[in-house]
Amino acid sequence: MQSTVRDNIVELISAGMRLAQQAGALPAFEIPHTIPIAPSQHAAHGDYGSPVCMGLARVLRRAPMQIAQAIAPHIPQSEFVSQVEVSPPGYLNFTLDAGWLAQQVPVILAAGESWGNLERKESERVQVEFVSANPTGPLTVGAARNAVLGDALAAVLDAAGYAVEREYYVNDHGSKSRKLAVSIYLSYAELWGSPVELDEPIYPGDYIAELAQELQAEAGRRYLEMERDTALAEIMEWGIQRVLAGVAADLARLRIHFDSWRHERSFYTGEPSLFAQQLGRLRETGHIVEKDGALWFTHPDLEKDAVLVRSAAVIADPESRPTYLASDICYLWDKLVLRDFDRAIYVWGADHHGDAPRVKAAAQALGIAPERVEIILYQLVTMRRGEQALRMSKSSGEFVTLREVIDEVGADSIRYMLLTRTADVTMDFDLELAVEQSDRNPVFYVQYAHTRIAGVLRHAAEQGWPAEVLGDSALLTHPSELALLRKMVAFPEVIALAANNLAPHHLPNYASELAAHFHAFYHNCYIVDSDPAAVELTRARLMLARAAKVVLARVLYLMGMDAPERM
RNA sequence: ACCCCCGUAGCGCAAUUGGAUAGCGCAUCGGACUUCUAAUCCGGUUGUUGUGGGUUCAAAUCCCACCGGGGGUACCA
Repeated sequence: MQSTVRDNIVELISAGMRLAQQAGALPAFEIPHTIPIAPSQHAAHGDYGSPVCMGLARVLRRAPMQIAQAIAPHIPQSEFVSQVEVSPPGYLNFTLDAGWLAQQVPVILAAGESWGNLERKESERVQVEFVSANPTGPLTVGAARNAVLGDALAAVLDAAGYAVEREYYVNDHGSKSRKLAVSIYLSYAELWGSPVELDEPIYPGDYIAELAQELQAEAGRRYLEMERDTALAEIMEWGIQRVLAGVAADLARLRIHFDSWRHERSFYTGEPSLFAQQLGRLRETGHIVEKDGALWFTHPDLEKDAVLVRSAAVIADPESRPTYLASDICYLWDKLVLRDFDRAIYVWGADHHGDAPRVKAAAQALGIAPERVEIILYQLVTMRRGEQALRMSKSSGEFVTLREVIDEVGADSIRYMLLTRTADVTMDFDLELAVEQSDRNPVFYVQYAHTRIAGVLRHAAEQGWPAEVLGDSALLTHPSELALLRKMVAFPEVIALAANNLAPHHLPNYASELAAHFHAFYHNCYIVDSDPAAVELTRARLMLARAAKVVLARVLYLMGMDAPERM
């Protein structure tokens, strides 16, 4: 449980401002509630710098430089900051104390798997809902970015102290489920040599035939002998279960596991159903209009009304009349009122961006604060194998499954590659490049750092060093050691950064920097030295290596990647 | 037509969310293996942040207009 260095420095600054005022060095002013601070980009500026005095210049009617000079002497002494400097045009620069940095080695080792975790937030229950692909077939590669983003987001929020639940929303209500059932049924009937004519749309993929074969093996001729609607209802149930089992298995290969699976269908069962209740609520608050035989959701924030229940003239089957929005509204209530999550995070592809305002408006209409609904929109990925683009649409019947791609390039590469860019940029994922085991593949660079430490520790063990070697970390004074330490100590901040901005791409960026600092340390500082005079230094460096391994393993874990002992 | 995302070094991307001299990888050029894995390291080269205005002490970041690329605008699911 760490507070971040950054936060601690912010505390120092506000204490400095308070004390400077008390001492009369500055006129009275209100201390800003947020104090800007960022890691310095140049060594000459120390480790952290704050431009807060620039913003104060106007209110205090003084030059930023003067304000900084008035505050700096009043900034309290602390064990982790060795130097506070003022630099033009008015920055406050902080240098971390080298001794304190070295002392963080045993701290990190003691924290182990909890290193980087932030203080538990009281009553901040967060749900991350992701993937949520229609249960009408295997996951396609199209689901990959969603899966990876959502899972890393959940992991990072968990580390940031939130109580996180991962949820998969199962769209099992309406015509697509029927379509799945019909598809399986027809294929199944054909297997028995008694083809059925049914004028309904079906899914064309090969997986339908496979499901039909399974059904044949499990149920024999049973479904041919019963009434068609009953058969279809049962097959639907069976098919969805079967597809979801496959989805879960595929996701498990990506090391993704859901805490709960919420079925859309449950919103329409019970008396009164959740849907009926929400409809009533919206009607009372004047958000429902009836037009052309359909029910529409209306809200001042929306450019136009959105259909909630389609008219009988357009959709014959009553079960298929409610739209996605109708279910989304039930789901909002389910998440944020019935289950009382503080925040609901949705992970959506950019192709659904148009739905965001409707869901937000619906939340408002239901009396749910819209800030509690957070929608991560990520841009789409085009997958290709060299020159060839991969299909990812289920309705075409020809598509590349997520499973194939996982088998081809491995879960680690997929996760790292898809995580490394901000959700805002479109991506081009080349499988040929992802499997390439070369310098062009950053995945190995990071994992190799971990492996390399494991190798050093094995070597040390062979030389007779105990596995849990302890020593005096104060001996760590080499620039490469300190640079590595700075990176390691920054880890809690990276978690805060990624969690606060719902931006997991900071993880791989950090991982790669951390690995780079380890590799440099490895080259510049020989770790296991057989010289008797270097015994103490060897102990200290082995400690540092172990601690670096802890941090690497942590960041790899948050990304859902393996931290290999050997490669 | 409207809405959303993107445009940063030859290429792919960062930039703690409005802060200092815009960073990293690949590519490229030159170095480093008798010692813990060279899947590594060290050094060099690389920029009018798409264009034009504006706001600000301070803009890649915010606002306006335009240009280019992607996505979206059904009583489809």
